[in-house]
Amino acid sequence: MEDKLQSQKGRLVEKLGVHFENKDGLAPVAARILSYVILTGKKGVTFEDLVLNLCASKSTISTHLNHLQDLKKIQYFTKTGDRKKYFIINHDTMVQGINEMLNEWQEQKELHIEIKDYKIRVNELLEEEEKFNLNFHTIYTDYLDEAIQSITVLRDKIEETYKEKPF
Amino acid sequence: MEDKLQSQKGRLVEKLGVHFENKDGLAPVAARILSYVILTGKKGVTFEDLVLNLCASKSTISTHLNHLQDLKKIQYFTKTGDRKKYFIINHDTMVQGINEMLNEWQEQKELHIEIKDYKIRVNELLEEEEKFNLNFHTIYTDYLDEAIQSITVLRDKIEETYKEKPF
DNA sequence: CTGTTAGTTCGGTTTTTTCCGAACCAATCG
DNA sequence: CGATTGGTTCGGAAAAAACCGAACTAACAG
Repeated sequence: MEDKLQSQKGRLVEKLGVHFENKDGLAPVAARILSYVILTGKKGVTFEDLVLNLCASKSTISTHLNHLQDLKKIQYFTKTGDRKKYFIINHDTMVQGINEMLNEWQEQKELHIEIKDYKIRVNELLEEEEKFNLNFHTIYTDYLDEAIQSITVLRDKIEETYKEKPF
Repeated sequence: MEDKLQSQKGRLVEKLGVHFENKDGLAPVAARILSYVILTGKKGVTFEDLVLNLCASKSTISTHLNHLQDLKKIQYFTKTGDRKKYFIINHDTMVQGINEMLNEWQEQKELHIEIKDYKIRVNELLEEEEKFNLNFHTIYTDYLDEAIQSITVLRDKIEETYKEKPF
């Protein structure tokens, strides 16, 4: 029974790992550390746990653990009379993810504005036939505005509803 | 005047290029090809234009052009009595981008469900104190549902409003 | 002081990604 | 036919990313 859960955990670590590699551009081992931490929960994960379970060297684990902390994806707590660090996910990792997306959209919007500006200048030198269709950028930035708007509302809601620890 | 625009185009190609590298995981030159095609518009871009302007080898341009076509990011048209291909962006590149995002969210939702399922099983073996907080997954999948919902509406709207060519 | 635990640092190797060059193909032109 | 244009293919070089091992530090334990 316990081994069955253990192997399910292993499979999930890999699956979630692949997901984080793509979504957050993390190195393979970094993505697996994050997954492992998420799937372990409250009791926390130690350095040694990771070295053993992920079959990676101490240096690799060390580097990626620090990197994940820099990114505020994970945190640790300690126990009195115990030198180990117990790693857990940062409470607001999910809200953080939503915010990253919102920033991306904002950036996209600014890019569209910059491109539109360029196209306006070029259009002055072109014949009617070859002119850029600027209408498109207007529609798309409007779309982005609405998207940002509605996701912001959802983010605030999720932030409101959920201020405890998401293990 | 024309050189000023030319250099603005160059800068924008780089800036947009970096954006596509990150957003779509494209190789540097592939991202710049896409940017260049977008910023050139209706009149289209030839193989030679790219080799010259992006300062890359024929083989590199060839490979990436084909890759971008496989991804349906770009298309080409031809002129009678002219062997060259004139590359332009695929009309629905933007809607395609929105759809990719929607798929990602759907995938995330399924991952959450799978993780929740795992946590339920583990919880049975844990003491109250150490149990996973499942509530979180429920809230987050609800969030994803709403996000998917509202972006789908916006996508349909943009698809409706805009069925012409977005150059 | 010696041994152990917990983790860091850094030089170097392996793997992967990206790009290039040279040779090549296929169509067209003179 | 040979030359030119437009593009593909493939072996390998160059660069970047990921990982490892060995030596090291810092804290504490006996």
